[in-house]
This record gives sequence, C-alpha cells and structure tokens, in this order.
Amino acid sequence: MDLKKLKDLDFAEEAEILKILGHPTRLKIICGIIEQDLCVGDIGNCLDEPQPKISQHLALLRAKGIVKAERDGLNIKYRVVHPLVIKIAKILEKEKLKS
Amino acid sequence: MDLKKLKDLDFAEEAEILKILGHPTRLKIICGIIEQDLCVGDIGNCLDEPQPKISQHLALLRAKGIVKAERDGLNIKYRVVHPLVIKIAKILEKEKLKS
DNA sequence: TCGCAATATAAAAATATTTGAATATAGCGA
DNA sequence: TCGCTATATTCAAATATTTTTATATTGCGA
Repeated sequence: MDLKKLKDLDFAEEAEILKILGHPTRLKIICGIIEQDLCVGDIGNCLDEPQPKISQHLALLRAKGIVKAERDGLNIKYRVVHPLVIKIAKILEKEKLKS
Repeated sequence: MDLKKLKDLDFAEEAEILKILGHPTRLKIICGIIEQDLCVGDIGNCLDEPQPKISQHLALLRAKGIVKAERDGLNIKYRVVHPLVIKIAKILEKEKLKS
C-alpha cells in the first residue's frame, strides 16, 4: 500500500478487532465457539477459568459485535458471528495445527 | 475446534501477535511497509506522528520479530518479515478496499 | 413463590500499555 | 574532529486493561 493511501485510510476499527482478539483467553474462547455454540459454564470448565472472567470477556465480545448470545433455558449459548474474526481465527487454527 | 483440543492448545503466541497488531498506529505502519521498505522519517511524516513514537513502535515490532531493520546511510529502513502478520495485513487491506 | 443453578454486573486492586519530553547514539560530510 | 541529520533510548506520567471479589439477575422446577 502506498504512502498516500495510507495517510487517508483509517485502520481504527480493524485495530480494535485485532486488539480484542489479542488476549489468550479471548482467543481461545473464540476458537472454541466458531464451529459450535457453547454456554458460559462449558467454556469456563474447559478453559479452567472462573465464571465472571469468562462472562466479562464474552460481554466485551458481544459489545463489539463479535459474538451473539442465545438463551436456552438457564444456559446462554454463544457463537462467533463476525466474518473477519471467523476468517482470522480459522487462519490461526490452521497455522497452529501445522506446527 | 472441539473442547478437548482447545484445552491443550496454547494460543499465547498468536494472541501476542494480534495484540501488537491491535494498535491503530502500528497497524498503519505495518500496512505501509509490507510492499515497500520505508525509513522512520518517512513513516512519521506520512502518519503525522512524532519520531520517537514511531521509533518506539518499530522497536516493539522488531523485538517481536515482526519487522526487520536495515541501515542505509543515515536512514534505517524497515520491512515486515513475519509471515502470519503479512497474511493478516493483506486480508485487512482487501477488506478495507472493498468498503 | 421459594430455592437453586447459570450468568451478569459492579467496583476496586493489580498490572500493562501508551505517550511525551528529554537525552543519547550513530553516521555522514566539511 | 565538529556539526548536522536520522534514529534510538529512557523514564515518568497518563491511560487502559485485566483480574478478583462480591453481589445481582434470570429462569426453571418443586
């Protein structure tokens, strides 16, 4: 990309998304709920992290439009809905499985 | 990715890379030096940011192996060398140009 | 409606990042 | 070697994020 274009383009939104992905717990959460919906408790057990921590991360992801929540009785199931995030997460998984 | 795999995999490194990309100035710097080497002064002028700020971001990018520096007289030219970063930056540019 | 399980929210404490200002270093040419 | 230009480093102040602890809400079934 040349200098003039760079000056005009604003990467603030993209940077915000990447920053949010740039946290180990959140990244794991995201990779976990790409191909399947999971509820908070399952995620917490799986990652061995306290419930409020997971809820707070999910709240942030929800606020940024990265995940969507759907209630199912007592449980609330989450899934990733952000296309760019899905794309990046899949690339990361592929890289990961290579090594 | 299923729950068991998720438990074992460690996304710490990937998260760190994403966190570093998740800053508007750094992301612009990176997009600017993917297809061309640029020196600190040019980047600073282009982004209209003070020189120490650019140098500090570049120092971080260098420390994480994302960019490489090459001296050329008084100038030091930088370029992105991290394959995953290049891949992500190109995706972002493409998204950007779509909208 | 009461109690319980699942999740959310709030607020403070701990930690990390970013910025700005000042100063240092490195290389070039006179 | 001196002065200049380009870049790097340092350190403290300002901000932002993360974690922890405590508490609140929501929905289900008895």
